[in-house]
Formats: sequence, C-alpha cells, structure tokens
Amino acid sequence: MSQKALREHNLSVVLRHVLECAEPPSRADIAGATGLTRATVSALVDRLISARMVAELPPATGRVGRPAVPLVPARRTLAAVGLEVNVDYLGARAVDLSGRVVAERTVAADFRRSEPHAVLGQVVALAAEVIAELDRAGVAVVGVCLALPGLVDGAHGPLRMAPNLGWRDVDLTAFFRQPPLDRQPARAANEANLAARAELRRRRGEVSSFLYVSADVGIGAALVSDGDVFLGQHGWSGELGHTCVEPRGPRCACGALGCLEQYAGKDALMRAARLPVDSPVQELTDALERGSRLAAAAVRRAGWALGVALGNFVNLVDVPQVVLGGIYVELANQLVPHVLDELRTRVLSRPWTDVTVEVSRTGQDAAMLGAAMTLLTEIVDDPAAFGAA
Amino acid sequence: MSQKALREHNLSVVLRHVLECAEPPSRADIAGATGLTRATVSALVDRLISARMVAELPPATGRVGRPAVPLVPARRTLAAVGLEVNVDYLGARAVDLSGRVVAERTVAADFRRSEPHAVLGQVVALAAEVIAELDRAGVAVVGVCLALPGLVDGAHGPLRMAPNLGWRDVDLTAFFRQPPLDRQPARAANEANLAARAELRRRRGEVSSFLYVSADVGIGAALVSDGDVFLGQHGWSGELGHTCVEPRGPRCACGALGCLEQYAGKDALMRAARLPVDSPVQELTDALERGSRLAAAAVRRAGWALGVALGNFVNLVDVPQVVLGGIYVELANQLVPHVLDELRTRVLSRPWTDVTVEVSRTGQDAAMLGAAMTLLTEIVDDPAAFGAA
DNA sequence: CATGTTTGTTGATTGGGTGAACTTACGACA
DNA sequence: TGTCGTAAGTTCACCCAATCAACAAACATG
Repeated sequence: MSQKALREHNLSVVLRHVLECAEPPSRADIAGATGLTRATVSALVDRLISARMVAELPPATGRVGRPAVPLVPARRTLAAVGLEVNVDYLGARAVDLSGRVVAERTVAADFRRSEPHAVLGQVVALAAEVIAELDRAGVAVVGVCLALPGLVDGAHGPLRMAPNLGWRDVDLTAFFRQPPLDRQPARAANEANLAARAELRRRRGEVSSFLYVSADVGIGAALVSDGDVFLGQHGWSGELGHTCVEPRGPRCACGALGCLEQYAGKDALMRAARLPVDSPVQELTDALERGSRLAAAAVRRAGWALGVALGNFVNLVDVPQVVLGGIYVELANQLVPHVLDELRTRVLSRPWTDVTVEVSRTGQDAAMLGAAMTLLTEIVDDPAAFGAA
Repeated sequence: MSQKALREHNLSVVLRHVLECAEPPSRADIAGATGLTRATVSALVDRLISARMVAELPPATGRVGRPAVPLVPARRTLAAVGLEVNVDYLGARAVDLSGRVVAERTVAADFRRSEPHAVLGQVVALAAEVIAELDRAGVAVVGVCLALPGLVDGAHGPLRMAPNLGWRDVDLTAFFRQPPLDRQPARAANEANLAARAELRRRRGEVSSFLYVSADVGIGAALVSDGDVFLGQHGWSGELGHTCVEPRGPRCACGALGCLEQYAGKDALMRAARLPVDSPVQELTDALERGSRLAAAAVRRAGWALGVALGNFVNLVDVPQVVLGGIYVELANQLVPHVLDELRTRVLSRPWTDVTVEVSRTGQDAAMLGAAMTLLTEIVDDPAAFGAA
C-alpha cells in the first residue's frame, strides 16, 4: 500500500465518521475517535468540504472553550438513485449523503405476470424524471442501482428469475445502455439484499448482525453480518423461500417439494385462509381480527414453517436476530409467537443465547433506499474516486 | 491509520505473499505483485529475515540477468501448536510457518462419554511434550489452539456442549492456566471451523469458498467464504447436524425432531444398517461391498437427508462447493450420488450454476492442523506483534 | 475584563514509500 | 576469454503524509 493509498484510506475513515456519528462531530472529535491528530483531520476535512461531501454547521456555543464546528454530511450535493420494481409498485428515489430523499417518483400498480421490457421502460422514465430534477437542483448523480425481487446474475444482469413478477431470463444490458442510465455507474441487485442495507442503517448503533426477511409472494432474505451484507458467490444468497420445510410437502413452482414459500408465502397464506390470492394482506389481518379459524390456522402454519426454516438458518450461521419485513410486518403480532415456539426448540444454542425476532422498521420502500445507499457507501469507501482530490 | 500502521500493513502483505506464493518469489517478484517498489520490498524482507519469519534460498541460476534470490517461509523457527480432542483420538501438533509438522504426539482411544478433566489432563501432557521438543530445537512457540467438537463459547471457553464426547458445560479456564499452556497465547475453537482452515490451505489457489462438512456421530460444518471462515456471532455457526430434515422426524438428542444427525450421523447410519453403533465405519463400507441392502438403504437415506440439508444451505448462502470430511470420506462413492440427486432438484440457482460436492483432502488430523494454522495466520496478519521490529 | 479552556491552524520534523542511478551476477555471443 | 545485455538487489536523494508543539481564535466564567 502506497502513501497515497494511506491518505485515501484516512480520507475514507474521516468521511465515514462524519456520516455515521450520532451527533455532528467536530474536527477534534474525529481526531479523538480515529487516533489521527487534529492537524491531519483538519487537512482531510478541508478536502471533503471542497469535494462537497461534508459541510460545516454554525459553531456550537454553550460550553467552555473555543466553540467546536460541527461537521455534517453535505445535503443536496451528491445523490445516488435507487430504482425498484416490485409486485405492487415501481419507484425511483434519489438519496443524498445525509440520507435525505432529494427526489422521488413512484407508481403503484400490479406487476405480477407483467411484461419485463414494458415495465423496465417505465422504470427508465421514472429514473429520467428524478435525474432531471437532480440536474436542475445542481445535485450530482453518483450512480444508479436497480432493486429486483429475484436472482440477479452480476452487476448488469441478466435477471435469471423473479417468481413474484413472473419474469425469467431478462437481459438488462439494453436497459442500462439507455440514457440517462448510461451517464453514471449503474447496476442491478437483489431486492432483499438492498433492503437489508436500509434496515441496517435504520438500526445503526443497535445491531450489526441480523437476518432480514423480505416476504411477499416469494420470501427473500439477506444475512447481515457485522455491518456487511453477505452476498455469496454470485450474490444469490438468501433464498429463504426455497428452504425445505417438509421434504414430502406440497410442490413448489421451483420444482422441489415442501419449500417454505408454500407455507409462508403470501399466496400460500391467502389460499390457506380461503381468501382471494391477489387481495391485499389487509384482508388476512381483517379475517384474523374477525376471529377466522382458517386465517388463524394459516398464520399458525406459516409461523411454524418459518420457525423451522429460521431455526435451520440460525444453527448454520449463528445470527443473533431476525428482522421480519414485507407482508410479515402486518402479520407480526399473530405470526411471531409461532415462530418463536419453533425457534426455542430447534436452535441448538438456545440455552446460552437468545435469538430475537423483530419487525422491520423500514417501509415498503426499503429496497429503493438501500439501493441508493449502496452507491453512497461506495463514495464513503473511496472518496478520492468521486472527486475528493 | 498512521504511517507506522502503513509499514506494518505492508510488512504483512509481503509476508503473506511469501507464504502463499506457489513458487518461492524473489524480492522483485513481490514488488511486481504488490505494487510496492523493489526498494521498499527489500527493506521489509530484511526485517522479516531478521525476525526469522522468512529465509533465502540459494540464487536460482539458469536465466539471463542477475539471479533472483528465492524467498521461502522460514523453517523450524516459529511454530504454533494445535491440540485436538475428538471421539477417537487426542493430539498435539506443532506446525511452522512453512506448513511443516515440527513435532507431534497423538493418542488413539475412544473418548465417547469420557471424563472431561481427565482427558484435558492428557491433552496438556501431550502439549507439554511437544512444547518441550520445540524448546530443545530452538523453535519459538507462538501460540496454542485447542480444537473441540462442540460449541465453544469464546476464546477460553467454556465448552457449552460436545455431544460426540458426551461433554457439557466444561470450564476451560483452569486448563489454559496450566503450564506450559500459560506461557503463550492459548485458546479453544470449534473443530469443524479449524478443519475447514486446513482444507482451505490444501485447496489454496483452487477454491476460496466452500462448505466444509465434518461428520462423525455429530455433523459439524464450516462456511468458508472468500478465504475466510465465517464464524457467526459467537463462533457457533455450522451446526449442520441440527438442520431439520423432517419436522416430524425422529427425535434428536438436542430435543428437536428430525435433525440431520438422526439420518446421516454415524450412529444413525450404523443403526440403520443394523451394525454395532461403536464399530468403525469400515464395517459399513464392508457391508456395502458385500451388497448389504440394509447398508445401501442407510447410505441412501443419509445421502438424501444430507442433500436436503445442503440444498437449504446452498439456497441460503450461495456457496459453490461442498467438501465432505470425517466419516463421509470413506462413504463418498456411495453417498455423493444421492446427495447430488437432492441438490439438483432443490438448489434454486441450479439451472445457471453447479454446486460441486467433493471429498476432503485433509486427513482426520485436519482440525489439529487448522488449529495451528489459525495462529500462524495471526503472525501473518500482524508480523510486527510477533517480533518483526 | 482577565483567566482558563477547548478548538482549529501553522510550520518544522519524522518517517515510510518512491524513483533513478548504481552495483552485482549471471547468460549469450563473438 | 572478454564484452555486452539483462535482470536483481541496493543506495540515496526526494516526496509526501502524519506528527508534534506552539500558537491563535473564540467562547464561558467570575
């Protein structure tokens, strides 16, 4: 590693500290926390300020001594655009370094069994509107990331399969070649992996390791370990929905028998509760509140199956917390007790540690947010590559 | 990061290159591979040589130009000691930086349902002999690591449970306080995680991500991802034996129903083949060769269950290869086809990628070797901390 | 208004990597 | 046998980034 690399490393450390600190830190705070000297930090902060990545707040008076100048992530200077295609909406969202949404467009509709190229065309249109808005506001676009609920093979696709959408083998190269997506780095990734990043940020400072479960028709998951999303060899980790619950159970669309999806996926839940498959989850919770035995049994079965699957996972990767997202958020009150029952008997380390099950704190837009954040993380990892000379 | 840290980082980079290079590299080779200048590499190599971590071979003549001086890991200067307690043997093995075994003592016996403190006493005795031998040979002992087939809680225990040995809640602090273990850093870790390290080294340059499965009475596993062993929150990852194969299957010693261990663990296999539980696996392979239908059915069932469990795991963590160790090595020919059958139907990404199943290339002593190597890895990560001034 | 305190900056210094020139040691070739 | 070309390793002046101590700035305190 060269000396230049050392400087860029420290630049990254300082920027990360500004972004992740709970309270806006002063130069002296950063020096204390990182072990660098105030002189070094000052020099690095100056570079970050001139690169419009960091901004100064008015000096904070009130304490004895020279007032500290609080440093915050710059607002509305650099932004990343997260795109998302999901079963019931499309969206484009620009997020700046401070984590604020700078521009956004969403379209609610049903995209099951939709035509990929038509839908991707809509996504490009939304992205173009958002990017145009950023241009007008003088916000630099550092990159675009598309969240898809399926197996994405590599940064530019193809999308191998997205069962929820009914898509299969969709080539994305043409998509990324269109303006305005060709103007900046652009890529695609799995929805659950990206949503987990948003959840991680939301829980910053509390936990850094958990399994994020994103349920809809299919059930995706992402393992967050020590603040990093575990991607696996091809970025295809987290196919929780195709965990085998009963090896001789009902046949799944994937061809195997007894996949979790057939017990705890949305379609399976609605069917078991004798509700229309395409109706919103709200109807299931309504039925539960009305005291429907079928609905209660459906949720019980789903919770049991989810408990079996999560138990396996916890035994295999020793993760201390599970965060339930997607349709499980609304069902959590009824679902979680059944999950915990199963976990208690199945987790081997149970006598000495506890696996907690929580509900996601991010909304349905988590993937879009996470997609944008992934790109912002790259700025933090290497600010020099993004113009911090 | 300070300048001193930069230097120590580069020292680590150079040492790692010497250790991991297929052919002994010259200073110039290292400079070319790392991007450092020859001058810098020379200075770092001199430090490593005076710290007795690296040695020079005679100049390699034959090509035009000044002959290069090949650099190799130093032999018999620094060594780490790996200790192991397993169902049928105890061992202590000292390995030097070159990966060679410098001293070794093993004891074969049956340690099922053994008394922990008596056995640990034997281990200390073996370790003392090995360390005394190292002392006599002038080899510095950099650390000791004990491999145990169970849940080890933290670097110094306690050992929460080791079903194969019949141990439970064994305090290890007294063990580590005894001489000669108190002389250098000492710790304990899970057997499968350590054996996976040995397997990783054996496959250096070929694969860096795989799931290592270590089967005996219980079935442990370790996920190796990109050259790193994934430990999980407490280091308790890899409890593959307690993956649920059939949620209403046979009751396991752990209390849950249908654990893999009850299908594919050694006792389960022997019992299904109507063979004495304590007899060696050899008897099962003999029965298979004799054409025993019971034995074939037992292995078929085990392979099927293992396939279900591994399928789940592959779907969840996207690992491209499985390496079977322990008793599966002898059974591989009969077992693997059944495993592959199940994987083919259950792995979601199967149409686009292939999960390969291979047999371990390390012997029964893999954990001991891996334990020693883990400590040697720490030298590589921070040579300055081990006397490379 | 003087004092103490903390922040941020300045300039000389330290130290680690760099680059070019140099030395060394070999094969190739006449 | 001697010269030349080549590549490895070393030397040394230099550059650059972090450091340290001194200093200036800006506030609270009394």
